Amino acid sequence: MRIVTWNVNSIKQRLEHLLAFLREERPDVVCLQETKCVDEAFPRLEIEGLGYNVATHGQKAFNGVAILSRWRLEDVAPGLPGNDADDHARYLEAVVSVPRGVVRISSIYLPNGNPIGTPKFAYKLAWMERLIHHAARLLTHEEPFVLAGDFNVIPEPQDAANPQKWTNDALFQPESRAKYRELLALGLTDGVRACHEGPGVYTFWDYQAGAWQKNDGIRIDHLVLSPQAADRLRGASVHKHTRTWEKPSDHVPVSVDLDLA
DNA sequence: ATGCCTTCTAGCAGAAGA
Repeated sequence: MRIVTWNVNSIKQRLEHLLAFLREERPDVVCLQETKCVDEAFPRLEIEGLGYNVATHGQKAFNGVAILSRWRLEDVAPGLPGNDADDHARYLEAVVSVPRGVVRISSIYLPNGNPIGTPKFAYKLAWMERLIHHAARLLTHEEPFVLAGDFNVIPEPQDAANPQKWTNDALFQPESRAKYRELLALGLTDGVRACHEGPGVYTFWDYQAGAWQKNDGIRIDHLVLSPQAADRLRGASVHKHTRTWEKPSDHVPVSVDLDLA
């Protein structure tokens, strides 16, 4: 089965792109971020028309996540546990039933955290700490799960075309990278990195300063796998061609293939 | 050194993104 994560930067602006991608790739599951849309206004009919079940967790104007699945969605749970006062729509989890079992899938929009030295950066680190705690709890189930989303973390220098440009950015702070390493150190696997060694694998190119034309990209969209999911990892892909489409998202879809369906 | 570009809401600029 193919599981995709894609920060679409507004579902309303990107609906035609999403529908085209679903038609051409027929992925099993798609995790969306930055839908920027309340649940009532989410274009679910158009997506359901292509054979997908739809679960959303949105809010007005900002953030917003969703899970689309050709398989049945169960135990849909919005919100990352650990802080009832956090009203940002950044986390949606569901269990996907496939012919040979189940896989728990989370759509994650991790806080950007800029500028550093402000409450926004503290919020990012606290959110990552909550994610680590939640992942540790999920691991006790000893089942396949995938944390898929825009992590807003550049894990290593090789994950940026020009790492020196990001030294004062929240995405590349030592604290942000350490939290990401702490998450993986629970026993989880960075799916794309497990399949593609070396530099040059990017998932985001800024709209500004011709970043796409110069291939000035960063790798910040990740699919993080539990051991039981990693055992079934067969490949990973970055779907760069969508960045050439008219009025694209600044992120491209990223996917892993699991031998589960 | 600064803005670059795109989205949103509000209301004809400013915040947020990364």
